[in-house]
Amino acid sequence: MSASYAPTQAPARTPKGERTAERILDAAEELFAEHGYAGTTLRDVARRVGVRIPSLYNHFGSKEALYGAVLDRGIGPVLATLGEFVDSGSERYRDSALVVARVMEVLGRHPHLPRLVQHEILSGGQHLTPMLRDWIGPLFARAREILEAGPAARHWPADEIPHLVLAFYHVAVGYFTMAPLYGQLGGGDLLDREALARQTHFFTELVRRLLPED
Amino acid sequence: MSASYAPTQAPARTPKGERTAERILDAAEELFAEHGYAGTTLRDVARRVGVRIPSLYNHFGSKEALYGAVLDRGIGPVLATLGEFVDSGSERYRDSALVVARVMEVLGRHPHLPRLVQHEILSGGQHLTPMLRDWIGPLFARAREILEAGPAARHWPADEIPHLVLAFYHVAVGYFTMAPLYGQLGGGDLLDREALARQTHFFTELVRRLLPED
Amino acid sequence: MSASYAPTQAPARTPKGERTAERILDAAEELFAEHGYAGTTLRDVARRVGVRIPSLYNHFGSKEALYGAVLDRGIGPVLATLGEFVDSGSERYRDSALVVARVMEVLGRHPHLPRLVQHEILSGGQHLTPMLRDWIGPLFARAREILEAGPAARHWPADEIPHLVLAFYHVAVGYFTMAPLYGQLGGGDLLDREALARQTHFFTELVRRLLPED
Amino acid sequence: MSASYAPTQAPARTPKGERTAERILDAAEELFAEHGYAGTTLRDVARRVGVRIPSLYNHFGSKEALYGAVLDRGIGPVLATLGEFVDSGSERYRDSALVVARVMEVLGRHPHLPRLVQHEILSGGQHLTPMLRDWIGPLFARAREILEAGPAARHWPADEIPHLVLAFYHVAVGYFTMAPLYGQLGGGDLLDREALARQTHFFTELVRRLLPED
DNA sequence: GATGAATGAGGATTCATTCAT
DNA sequence: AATGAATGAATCCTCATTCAT
Repeated sequence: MSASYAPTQAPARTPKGERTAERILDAAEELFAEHGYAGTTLRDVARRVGVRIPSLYNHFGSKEALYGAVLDRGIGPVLATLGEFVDSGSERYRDSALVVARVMEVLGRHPHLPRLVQHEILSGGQHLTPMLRDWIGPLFARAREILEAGPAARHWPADEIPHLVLAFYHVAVGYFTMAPLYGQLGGGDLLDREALARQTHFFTELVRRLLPED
Repeated sequence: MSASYAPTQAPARTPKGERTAERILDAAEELFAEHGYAGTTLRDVARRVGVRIPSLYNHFGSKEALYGAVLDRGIGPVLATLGEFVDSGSERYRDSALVVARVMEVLGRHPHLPRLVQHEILSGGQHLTPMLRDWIGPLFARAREILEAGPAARHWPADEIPHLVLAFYHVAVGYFTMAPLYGQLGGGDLLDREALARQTHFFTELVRRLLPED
Repeated sequence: MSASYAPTQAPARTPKGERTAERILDAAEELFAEHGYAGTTLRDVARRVGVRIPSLYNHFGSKEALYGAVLDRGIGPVLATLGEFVDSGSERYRDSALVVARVMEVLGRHPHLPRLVQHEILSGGQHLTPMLRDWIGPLFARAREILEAGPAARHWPADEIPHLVLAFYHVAVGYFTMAPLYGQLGGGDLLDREALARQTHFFTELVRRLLPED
Repeated sequence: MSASYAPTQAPARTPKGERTAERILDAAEELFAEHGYAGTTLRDVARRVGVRIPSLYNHFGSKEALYGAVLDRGIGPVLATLGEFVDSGSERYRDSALVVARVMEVLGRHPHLPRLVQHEILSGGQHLTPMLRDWIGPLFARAREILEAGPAARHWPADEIPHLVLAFYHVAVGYFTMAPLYGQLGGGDLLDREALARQTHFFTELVRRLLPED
């Protein structure tokens, strides 16, 4: 079967250069997530990759381009996944528990993305990649529509639905942004398996109480 | 009558120098809130104050000291106010609606503070002024105790109470951090009077549903 | 007489900073004249001034601004002087010998200016300061008018007058641009007193033969 | 018939590699002429050739070597042609009109060469290829001798003959260096057929008036 | 012969800070 | 208290060059 060839061919498909670009993105993602755009230095990125600064320019045209690539690579898939739920709406994902579980799973697998996005949001999204701008608006709009058409309408005044959307967003994302400080203040690691499971359960319960299914 | 004192006292209370320091703090607060520590330049601060850079050093010993002063001045009082609720606990502020209203009022009056703190939190609080470190930990701890001792205990598993505290925190603070981007994406101004009132109402309702008083 | 005060007041009028700016302009003028814009480094300028690179930025906003200032300061007066002749035309400066002598005197006092301008001309004048663009065009135009109205018209076809203007220009300016190489090839110093006097005489004679006064 | 050889020989004479080297020289010639040595980057050259930078090194050992090759290829033939006149002196090229026409023809066919050389001259000829140094000195010397031995001696003082040589040089070369700026200032294209013919005529006349044949 | 990747050296520029005035 | 000038350190970025492929 062809599947057995895959492992052998893989190295051929990822030449040295591509792998370096990937490693740069990895390093940059972590650093941008931790220190934001202004607080991250190409020197830091290069050091973490184990490469000299000018080499970065063989893969990305500028710091800004690197930042954009990080956002695109990291956030694109996440937004896509989230978009799936939102778009398939009342059909496959009618069960809010499923949605919450899926969201937590996706974010838990990419724990710096929320911080990355929060940095952007804090500064008004001046660097927000176009792709992100094109996604985040519609995503919020669609989430709102679904809530307006669903059970939320029976529990919340129409003009507070956007606030509900924002609240869900912040509960979901805030948990991850808080993780480093929380650990540093002695609160334990919010990103370990148990904590994540607890948060998933908690979040599910929270949604259930805010949007009871009668 | 006091009116007659005002003109005379005003200059005495706020001599030119003090007023400059204040203006520097104002400018710095906005800029740090928008761009974070690394993204804010003394040049930016000076320009906004209408003064040359070296003048800043007549009032604050360094960029870091200025940052600390901004955090202290801005966040100290807010934390104090919040601390009041938390500490007086089940007595004066038993009514959660009151707490929410008060929190929203305090944050609404200082809308960049949440962003200021979020920048810190995102980067693991490396600059967090000691005063802030000494406050934020206990604050969370106390909030947790209160919830554990209060009605929350009947509605949530004990080990999820911290998650509940975090959720409240993020709903409260996230609303303000989102304001600039939300407006920029065409969602309207989250900081105008109506929006704030709506959020207050929404937040109150949210708390009520998560912590029903039976 | 007030003239006696001048020496005393001069230091008061030229505070330290202004003098530094002047020294920067001097150094930059020489270097830009020798190596052109691209071939001149701020490091070179700073070294020649005896100052560190960032200090240059206390006086000029950028390399380009410095270059512009050099052109303005150096060439403005020269063009103004030349413009005087040209404009007063057939009146004061009817005598071409006078014009030649004056031009040679002005250029001889600022021997790098011709090279500075030639660098610009070679690259199509991409950096030509606006002031220069506004001068050089009209200057050529006016020179052409004068020649067309004067004796040249009797000696040259109308459509070759522009070529005559260019020829005069190149004879005048080329002499100075050639000086460094000429000396280096063992031809003697074109800028010493005798050589300049010889060139003045030669140039005068050249003009006389090309524009005989009958 | 010779036609039958052509198709076969053409590829042999200009194999792909040689043609690339030629194209590199073409691109470099233009760029060095416009921006000088320091102002020209290998990146620019490569882009104009449609090749990546390292490929340039398959044909020329360094930027400096490329520059030398450009000078050699471009200026060598021109100097050779001029040298012919100069050397054959009073015999074949006694007629100054012929000399002027030939010079204008040669320079008109290689209009960036004058600019290339002027860049060198402006910076004191630091890069002047040895071949160029070996040519330009003797060329000037020989031209001077010829003039000293010819009719010029009757019209000019002996010690001004070098000035006359320089003047001829600058009239000839300056016309071409001025072309881009002249066009840009709205003066028309100095390099089109009519303008060149006019300049040739003008130059001839200029020489005739400075060196009348009695 | 062509090129992707890597890099030492150096380019202009900014930043926080100091000091004399 | 305010500022012009100066500067060490660090910023992003470019350049010419090399080397393995």
